[in-house]
Amino acid sequence: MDFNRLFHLSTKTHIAKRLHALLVVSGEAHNIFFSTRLVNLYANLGDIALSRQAFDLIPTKNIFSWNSMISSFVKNGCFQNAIHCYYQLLTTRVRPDFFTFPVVLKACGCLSDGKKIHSWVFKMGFCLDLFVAASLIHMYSRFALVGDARNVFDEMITRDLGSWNAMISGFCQNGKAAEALDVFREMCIEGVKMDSVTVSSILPVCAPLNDLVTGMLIHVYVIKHGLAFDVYVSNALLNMYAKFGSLELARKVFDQMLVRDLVSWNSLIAAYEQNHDPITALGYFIEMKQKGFQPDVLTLVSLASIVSQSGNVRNSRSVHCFIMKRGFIAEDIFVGNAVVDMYAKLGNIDYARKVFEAMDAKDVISWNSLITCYTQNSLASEAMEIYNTMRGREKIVPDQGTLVSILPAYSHVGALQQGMKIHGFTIKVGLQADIYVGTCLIDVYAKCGRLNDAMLLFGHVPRRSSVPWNAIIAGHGIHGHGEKSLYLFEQMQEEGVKPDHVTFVSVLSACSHAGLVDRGQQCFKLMRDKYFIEPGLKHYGCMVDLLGRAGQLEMAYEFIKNMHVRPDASVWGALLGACRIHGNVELGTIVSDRLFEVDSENVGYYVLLSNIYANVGKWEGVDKVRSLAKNRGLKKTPGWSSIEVNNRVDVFYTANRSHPQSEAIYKELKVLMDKMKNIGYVPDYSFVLQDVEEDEKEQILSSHSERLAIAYGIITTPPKATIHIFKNLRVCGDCHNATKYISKITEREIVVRDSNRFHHFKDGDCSCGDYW
DNA sequence: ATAGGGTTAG
Repeated sequence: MDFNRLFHLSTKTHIAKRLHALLVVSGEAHNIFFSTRLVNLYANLGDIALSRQAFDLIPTKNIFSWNSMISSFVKNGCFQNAIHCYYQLLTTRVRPDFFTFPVVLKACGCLSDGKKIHSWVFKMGFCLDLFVAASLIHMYSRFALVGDARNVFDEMITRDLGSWNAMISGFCQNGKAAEALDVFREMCIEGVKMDSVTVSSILPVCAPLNDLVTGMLIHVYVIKHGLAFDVYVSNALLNMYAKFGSLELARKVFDQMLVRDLVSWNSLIAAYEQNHDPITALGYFIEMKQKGFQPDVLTLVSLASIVSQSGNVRNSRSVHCFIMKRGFIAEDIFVGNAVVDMYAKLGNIDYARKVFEAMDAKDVISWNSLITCYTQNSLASEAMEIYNTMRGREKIVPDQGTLVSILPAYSHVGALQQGMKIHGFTIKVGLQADIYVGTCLIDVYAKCGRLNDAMLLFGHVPRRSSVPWNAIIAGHGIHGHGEKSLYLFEQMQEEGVKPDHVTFVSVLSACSHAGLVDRGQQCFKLMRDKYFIEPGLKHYGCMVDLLGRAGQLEMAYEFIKNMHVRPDASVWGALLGACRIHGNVELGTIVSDRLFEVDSENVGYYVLLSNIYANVGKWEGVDKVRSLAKNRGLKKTPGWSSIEVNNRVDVFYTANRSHPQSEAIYKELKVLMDKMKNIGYVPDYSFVLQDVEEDEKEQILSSHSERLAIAYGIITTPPKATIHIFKNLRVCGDCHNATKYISKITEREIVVRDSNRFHHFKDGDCSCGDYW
């Protein structure tokens, strides 16, 4: 009986079992050669239980048997068992050898017992063995101990290709691209030729180093030496081209592959997904499934992003189900985070929250994703709440992404003191020079009325990218310092920083707030002629606002008619606002018709129109708007105002009575109202759309959120202290007027930042005059 | 009969 031949033919578990039985029958089961081969055979077929059984039945085990058992465990991912088996071996009289250590070290690399083994290996003097040394280098690298890895590498007397590869990949996988290339060059100098393993380790660092040339030279080498047939090599090439955005080349590499695996498909799908082509990516996903490949976690991460990019809410649900069915959300943090992010981008906050809650393990990115979900959907209080909960978790340390996600929430509600705390934190953890964190802080300071501090910070942030410039230009803009914005814009160009579309939004709105009509028009022209940026809706909105505020209503109207994209509600809304300022009823009526075509649900626009009619005494117009508003199911964006007192941000919603100091607030408002009326305040009821009696209208006006916040400020801060208020919508015209009176009565400066700009109230007047 | 170094992510 030729058992060797039978071993060779056993390609399925049931055949292996027959062979096993045959060995028992023919009395060969105790033969140490055959029984050890059985251990390996079962392991290679993926049946670790049978492999172990076969091992246990070996009466006197030699080092071959032990090595086979340990490596069987490792091959099947049972690292703990492998190490346990190794310790068992140490209790016997059999001694481990050169073959034992590489496998054990591999198991250690996947667990956490590295140091211990290291000292042991050195004691035994086995380190001189090439295979052991390579395993050690690899293991240290896995624990991010590249220094130790390098020491082992340097102490080696002879090196083979495997040693070089282990060191290079060790550096690559720890993000030490430059060091990796150094070792690589050293290897070339010593005349060692790279193989497919070298190539697939080194290719992934080309993109982070922004070195496409090296990547392409390696590609040439690959073709010349026939390495392209290796899946690892081709996959690495595909990924490299994808990271450089060269989709055609990535696609070409994929097309020329003879064998493709799951990684190839995942890489191709991710390539298109990350270069913002979700449609093509989805096509490849479908093709991949048709070819019989089962998607894994990485496929699903891309898929989630594909769905959110294409904005398809229905698909998002089926992706969610698909992932849930396989239990991936609980198991895999990456997938869970990707799904949270998907729902966040689709604006489905409840689902994002639910998925977040359902995750077994959460890391910083999970928290960041949820915080971003809230900030991007303008829910600052919720974002702050989540951030505070996160800070309560010991194991989670905020990173750059956390700060970038929470700071906009602070800007949004004017939480200056909270923002300053983060500023301190950035200095502590060495993030003060980060462009993105720095820019968010500039925005916080600017939006909290601290322009000087914003400028100071701007001086310390690297400014070779447009990002911090955009923030500081916009910061001056909302304070009405248009000239300063334009000056910074000039300076930016002089320093050779290229403005982007965000820059122009900042510049144009700065011009419109400061009434710089000519300069604004020049900038608009510059944007297209010099920088070849096609204006978007926001740029058009700024221009309409700019012309409209300046009284050029017809010109603004013409401007809209000549737009290259369909005007949205904000563009028409800007013109309607201008009609109100300049009391143009005829154009206002026309504009409102067009406006309600694109957005008939926003109650603010009805208020604006009713206002236009009321100002010229056209009461039938007011009635018409009122019934129009009543007949349509209006979506009312809840108005809120916030104020920060003693490190705490309080948010007031209109007519809210749930605040602990509610009673005192309403009492204060009553007192104020009487005093205001005595010195000439008359409520303007055209800001109330509800069809109710006059005294009730007065009640509605004086429970607007901005007044609640101001009253709260008055009763909680020392006399004559400046009050800072933040409102999410535009300040109501009647409240604007009332605040002037309040500033006079209380002898306080009141600073109100609304969705549009800053209003400084002082001594019965406002910095913006009667604009609101 | 047994051994090292490789490609994809939020």
